[in-house]
Amino acid sequence: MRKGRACARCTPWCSRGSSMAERDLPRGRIVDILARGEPGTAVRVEGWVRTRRDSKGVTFLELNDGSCLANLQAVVDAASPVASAAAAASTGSSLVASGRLVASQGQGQRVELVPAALTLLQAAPPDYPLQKKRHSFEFLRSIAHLRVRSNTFGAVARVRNALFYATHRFFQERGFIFLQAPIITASDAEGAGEMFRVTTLDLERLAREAGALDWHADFFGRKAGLTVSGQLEAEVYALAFHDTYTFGPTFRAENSNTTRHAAEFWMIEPEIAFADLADNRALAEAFIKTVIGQTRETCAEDYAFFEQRIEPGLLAKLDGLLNAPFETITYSEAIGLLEAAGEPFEFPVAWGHDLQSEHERYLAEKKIGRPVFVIDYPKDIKAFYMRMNDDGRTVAAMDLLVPGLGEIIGGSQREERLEPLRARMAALRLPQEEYDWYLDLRRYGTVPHAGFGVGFERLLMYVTGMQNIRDVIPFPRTPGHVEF
RNA sequence: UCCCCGAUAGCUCAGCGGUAGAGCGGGUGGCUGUUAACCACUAGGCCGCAGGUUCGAAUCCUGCUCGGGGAGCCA
Repeated sequence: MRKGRACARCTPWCSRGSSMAERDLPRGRIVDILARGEPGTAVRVEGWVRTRRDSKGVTFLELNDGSCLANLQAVVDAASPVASAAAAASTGSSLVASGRLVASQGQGQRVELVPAALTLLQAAPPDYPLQKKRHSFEFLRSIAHLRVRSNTFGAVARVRNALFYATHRFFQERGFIFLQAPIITASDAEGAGEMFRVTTLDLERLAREAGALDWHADFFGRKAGLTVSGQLEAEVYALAFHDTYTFGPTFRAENSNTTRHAAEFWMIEPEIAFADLADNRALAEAFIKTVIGQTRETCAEDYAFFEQRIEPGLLAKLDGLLNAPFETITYSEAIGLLEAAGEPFEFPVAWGHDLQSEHERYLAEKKIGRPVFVIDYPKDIKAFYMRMNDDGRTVAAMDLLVPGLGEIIGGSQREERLEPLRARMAALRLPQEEYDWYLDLRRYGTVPHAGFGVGFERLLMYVTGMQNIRDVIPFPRTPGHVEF
């Protein structure tokens, strides 16, 4: 209770325009009102005006509280005591409206609200940037603090939330232990990407003074940075708990300027013990299908919006993914398919070279037409920790390629044998002393294990049809951009 | 980081050497229930910044800044 005169269930400001009975009403969420509200029921809604339409005798307000995509229509007769408040309720205004639900006389909504009380908390001025018209995503990016009030970004936020929840639920229901991997780490030699430096050194002073840096004087006594992956720590947990996963923010200081890269993103990294690459693939496929299937159910209205406005064919694409097994081909087979394709690729196709974006797109979109695992890559183009295959020249890696996006998952079976791992690290000149704890996992009770990483935002892009990662992160961080 | 493209009204864009335009949005008025409402009127501009060419530049040239797309890196 913030004011003595206000009742316990009431916001203090609503006493300006509402009777005691109305103030006693519990707040109704618009999603519930639209789904289950019965005519005759008294409700109170708190939200923002999306748009107002006036006729001679009646004003319509579209109210949104973020609980769902759809708006609740409030109908205010010209003779109503709240008519003047309704007339001032411009697009973007905040208000509290109390009244009874009635069956709608018009098309497009089952019930609507006839407010007996309408408290305009603030009438938004006419320069409210998010007017009732189409805006480009580029413009909306410049007002990230307001764009979440738009249909598209509201839908993205709700699906993002549902996907986050579905991810934890998937692993929790299977007994995985959630590892909160460290954000600050000294490990940067995985080749996963450039690290952001974490330091308490006085950089301005150091810039003025010539001389070599003494990292021992820094906070941690050595170079430290923001994590680029929680995988190595996840292996620790897998070798204690059998199944584990990390799901947290991940940072890459690469100067990447694309629709698929951000400097700060969220990554899901499961790690499973007593498991090989086939187990890993099965887990990845089950994960993708389960979380997409669940969010399809919980966010049906938002998905319908994405189908209609963002990517026509989206629902058929997702249904196709849910209903067919993922394909699996080896890297060598992929090279064969690309060589036989007869496509004018810009980059040459040759065994030993990594697959380019155009190659991945051809495989996922044209040749296979659905998600496909590419496995068993040449060892020289993959990370040191991947398990050597018996042929001695490929490793047990897997990339999941999806149409329209490319690589969405990267993973592998890990090299669990001490000597092959040490030999690989030596060949790559990795400082073994820094990985002693990692090697210990191979010394004490090692077991075959595997895992993969999912770019959470890339998955979100795939399921929503949004084509730019900057539009599926609330406040995206990319080179030169750290606003909001 | 590289390669393309762009920058004109609040937003989306047209104009491409000779007086600054449209649609949407905003404002005002009208309209017996609208829902991308509709109709009429209206306000709104250092044409990204700085140089240059020209009698004359939003328009052509150069540099810079910012934005977008593609590539690489990768999730």
